[in-house]
Amino acid sequence: MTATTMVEAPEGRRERSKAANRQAILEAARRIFAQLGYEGCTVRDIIRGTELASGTFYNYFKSKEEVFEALADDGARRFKPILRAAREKATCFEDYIHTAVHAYFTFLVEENRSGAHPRLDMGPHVRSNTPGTLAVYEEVRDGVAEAITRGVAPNVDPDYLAAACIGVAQEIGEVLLHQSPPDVDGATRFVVNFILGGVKAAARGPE
Amino acid sequence: MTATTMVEAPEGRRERSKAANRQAILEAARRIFAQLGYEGCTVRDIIRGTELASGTFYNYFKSKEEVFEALADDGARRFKPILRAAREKATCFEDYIHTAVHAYFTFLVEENRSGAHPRLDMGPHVRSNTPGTLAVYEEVRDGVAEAITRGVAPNVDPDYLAAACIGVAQEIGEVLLHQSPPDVDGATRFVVNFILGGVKAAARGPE
DNA sequence: CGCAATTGTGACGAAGCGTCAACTTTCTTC
DNA sequence: GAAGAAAGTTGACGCTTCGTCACAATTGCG
Repeated sequence: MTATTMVEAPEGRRERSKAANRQAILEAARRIFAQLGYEGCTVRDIIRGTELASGTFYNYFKSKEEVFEALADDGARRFKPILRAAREKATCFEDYIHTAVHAYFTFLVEENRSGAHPRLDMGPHVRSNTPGTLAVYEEVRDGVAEAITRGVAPNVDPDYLAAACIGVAQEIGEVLLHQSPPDVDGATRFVVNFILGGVKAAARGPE
Repeated sequence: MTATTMVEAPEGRRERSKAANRQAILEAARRIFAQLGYEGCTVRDIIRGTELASGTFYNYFKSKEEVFEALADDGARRFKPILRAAREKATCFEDYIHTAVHAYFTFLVEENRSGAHPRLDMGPHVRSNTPGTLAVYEEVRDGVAEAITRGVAPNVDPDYLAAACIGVAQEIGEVLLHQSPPDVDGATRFVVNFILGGVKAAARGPE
């Protein structure tokens, strides 16, 4: 009996239930944030979206803020390897940027198409700098830095370049999410051309 | 007597005190947000930073959220005319972008150098879409749209272009604020070249 | 001055927060 | 598999903050 149970679940009941509870809270939070907005909901609202008791919330998160960060971190952690893969299999800088941008927009649309996008922009919009988020930032910087080192990208400040790429992608990403249906390919084309033209011009200086 | 008082203050006592109270709350809020972070402070903390009573807060703002929005809106309202002026006196597209970007960075640094930058990035970062904020967005879009109409800028989607410009400027602006001292001119040079190269490439398409 | 209108005040009930002692479940050991 | 230890869950409790409201104070007006 022990053998069979061990086969279908390598961890003990505790580990599984812990993971399940955490996940339940995160899912409820995602739902409630969408419904009531980040500001508009309480920790109790979130926990009511699960089967758990109010006290249990605090076994997993310190606050509503921390749940939000966990959600952001979660997304970032899932996205980073995608970005890394794009870097590793890219044949040239143009290819890298294209793959990365397309992957980002696809990811973005995928993440935000859960149950319509109810109040994605109600209330103050919240962003957070979690380890996962920062890791994505670093991955982008490392990506462009590597391209520069290899000589496939013009020699510009990697921090500025990474920031510029992220800024363009994020802002166009916002526009993209307001389209229905979102034109991922069109946005990708624009952003890729913009970035590639931008980086060359940044290296050349004013004409 | 009435004449003299009217000279130095066109409005009655009420109007003046109302404006003063509102301003006092906004200033206190700016200070407290910087000290404790947006999440970390309460409406009471803000009102304690003034001479007013707790109830008075609600004569001016519905919530902490609304105060934050008022601050953002305030900044946007002050910045928009600067942007408009840049558009009107610009002789060409390059000039327009340069003036606008430089003005933005100058404004940004100016606004954020109050009492060091204490916890600008602690807690979830908050952004809001107020009328003033949206007006700035529109001003940028109108600016680039006008340039396109006049034929001094390549023909690209003005919404995408505006978003791209704003994204780059905002993200590089963040980097800029972490520098000490902030290299406004260097950042401006990078962003202007990046944008100008980007917009041309976006119009041309991939080479 | 005296009345009306507006604004300021702080105490109050409601609501949300985070904690904790008691309880349940899971793991370990023999 | 029983018994004890360890880990996790629960919801009620005390405390903080919220937003309101009756009342006080100030201002505008004739």
